Amino acid sequence: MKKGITLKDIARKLNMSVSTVSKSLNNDSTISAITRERVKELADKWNYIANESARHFKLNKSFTIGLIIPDLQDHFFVKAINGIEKIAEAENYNIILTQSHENTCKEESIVNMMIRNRVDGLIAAVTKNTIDMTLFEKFRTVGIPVIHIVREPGNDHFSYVSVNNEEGAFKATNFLIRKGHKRVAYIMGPKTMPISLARFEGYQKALHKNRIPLDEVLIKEVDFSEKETEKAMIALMQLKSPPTAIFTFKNDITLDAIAFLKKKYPDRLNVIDFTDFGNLPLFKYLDHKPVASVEEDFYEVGRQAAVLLFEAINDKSDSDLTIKNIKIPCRLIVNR
Amino acid sequence: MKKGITLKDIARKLNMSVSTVSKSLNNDSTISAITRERVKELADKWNYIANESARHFKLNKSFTIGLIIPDLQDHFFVKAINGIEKIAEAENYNIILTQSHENTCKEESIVNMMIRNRVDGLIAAVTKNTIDMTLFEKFRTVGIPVIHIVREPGNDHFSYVSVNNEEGAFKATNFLIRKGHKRVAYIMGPKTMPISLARFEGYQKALHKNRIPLDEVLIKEVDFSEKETEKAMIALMQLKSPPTAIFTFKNDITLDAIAFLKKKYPDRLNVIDFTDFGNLPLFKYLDHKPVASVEEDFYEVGRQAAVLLFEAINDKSDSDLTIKNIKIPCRLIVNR
DNA sequence: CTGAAAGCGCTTACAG
DNA sequence: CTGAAAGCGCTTACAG
Repeated sequence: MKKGITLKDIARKLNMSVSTVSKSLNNDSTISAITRERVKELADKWNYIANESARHFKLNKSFTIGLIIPDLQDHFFVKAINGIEKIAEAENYNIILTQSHENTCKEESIVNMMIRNRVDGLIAAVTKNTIDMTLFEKFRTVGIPVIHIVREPGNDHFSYVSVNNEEGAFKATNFLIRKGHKRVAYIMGPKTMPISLARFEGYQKALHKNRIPLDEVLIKEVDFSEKETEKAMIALMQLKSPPTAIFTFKNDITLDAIAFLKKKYPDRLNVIDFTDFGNLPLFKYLDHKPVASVEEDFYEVGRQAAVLLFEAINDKSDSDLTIKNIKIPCRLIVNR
Repeated sequence: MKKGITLKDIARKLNMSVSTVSKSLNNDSTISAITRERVKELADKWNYIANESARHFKLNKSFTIGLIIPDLQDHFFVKAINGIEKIAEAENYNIILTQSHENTCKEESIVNMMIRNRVDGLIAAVTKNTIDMTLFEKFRTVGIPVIHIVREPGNDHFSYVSVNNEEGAFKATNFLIRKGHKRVAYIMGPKTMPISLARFEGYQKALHKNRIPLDEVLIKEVDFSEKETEKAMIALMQLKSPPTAIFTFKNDITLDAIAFLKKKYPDRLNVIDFTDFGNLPLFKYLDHKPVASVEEDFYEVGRQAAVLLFEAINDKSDSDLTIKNIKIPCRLIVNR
């Protein structure tokens, strides 16, 4: 890279000290207006571009926050990113955005890279398989604040922002019951996912509130593959008293379940009502879809996580920060 | 941020010079094995984490490339990102990923930020409205290489990697003609988009090769909004000789066009064949879809752009780099 | 094989 | 109001 203009070059040309030039460009009040003008004029003329990396180094701040996302293809992560971006921009911070691709090794190398590069803070959604949190504890050791989003960290040493899964599941289940359904199944995600359990909680509360006993045979666990969902659907439909409504963990499952009905039980297609989490953009083009979906406000998740992070970054005191756990409310969107 | 361990701390403790410590950790061959071991041992014990930003500053390289994307919600950009990531990772480079949100002001501030932060290279897909390229010329002035992807830059001062739009359009149109269609419409994107014209080129070539005269009334221009597409469809369907097949600029248009037929011309729904660009993940759940779609390999676009970029970054010679223009071939995917 | 020294481009407390 | 000086944490050409 060609060498750029430096403060020194400007100072030499103007017969001033580097300090004066630096102060002029930073609008330091101790500099006379005339000097400031002369400096700025030449800087302009010479297209001086400050070397931020030198400045960061000197100030021992990178003005950069790290962001680890499992996969950018999941559009809800992108919404969270946008929320984070909004705040970071206002704080004049850069974001170094990375994907772990659900790979814990990659996650580890990213975390180390972030520390080596001395990011001022980190926001992370861990991989599906992350259980060991020592990786992130490292950040605390060196004094870099960390906020987790969407995916729950394995312990309560970290602040965590996500949507209110339990509340959403309650609304989705309650909606089906209010519609008159008594046999409401739940096709859940892996029990290893804390979110999956939180939604199960909400499902149970809705049943309980409406005095419907929990029937274990109506609970199915899947891994999100089409095959597993089909297996769950076969089992449900072969019950002597099959469900008349199904609440699923997320859109993708609903779509596979509906595709299954279309193929094997076309007569039930317009009878069984679905609700779920998510709100896919292509929904309007589908002929068969859930009657209602829980919409998660991931933009707000990202925004609030960033707010928390900057509170920590800008906190001058040396005291450890209080761990916060924020749950953004969910809305139930009824599809016509 | 708490102060971390530095080379100096280690040097002091071991009664060595900072140079020796630095060289030991960098496996410099002039250092004796025993010294190297002692240094590494203490570094390990003390959890020494090198300060990359100091190193970057010293070496006058950021080991970071900038990436400007209009919008992460567009999944094809994410594929390009993954291709870029692959190469950057191999080169041990970080990526600073930003979104312009199709806003030229934001684009400008990002570009300036990138220069101030002295990225070693830049890959950019410009906004829909970017016509002024002086912004990017700036990079050349300071010697930072730039590669454009997906969205064509306004002039030929920049290397550019994208898919072969003309070829894709040719295949999509030719497929319809081979299927027996003689009246093939083209619903194109804005004529201001170079890509739109490239596809028009391919459409025309396919007609020409099959000795079908171009009929201007079958060409419609839309801005991707549902309303515009409806208007185009109304005009097409009211022709005395309406099209029997339609090639559209992209999936989104096809979906709106099909939705229109479903509503207004249900009898034509299964008669009119569509082809287009794109390959939406939800396609399998749709009842009505294009008969074939041009699949664009954006991963490869990103990968090759990154390869070009690193050629430029690692090029020691001072000579200006040759401008390259790479077009990745497209495949036509036939939907059953 | 090891170390002293210079320097990357800035900022800032301090002296004048 | 301006400037000399120190220093952020590293790397590297050079001397010994």
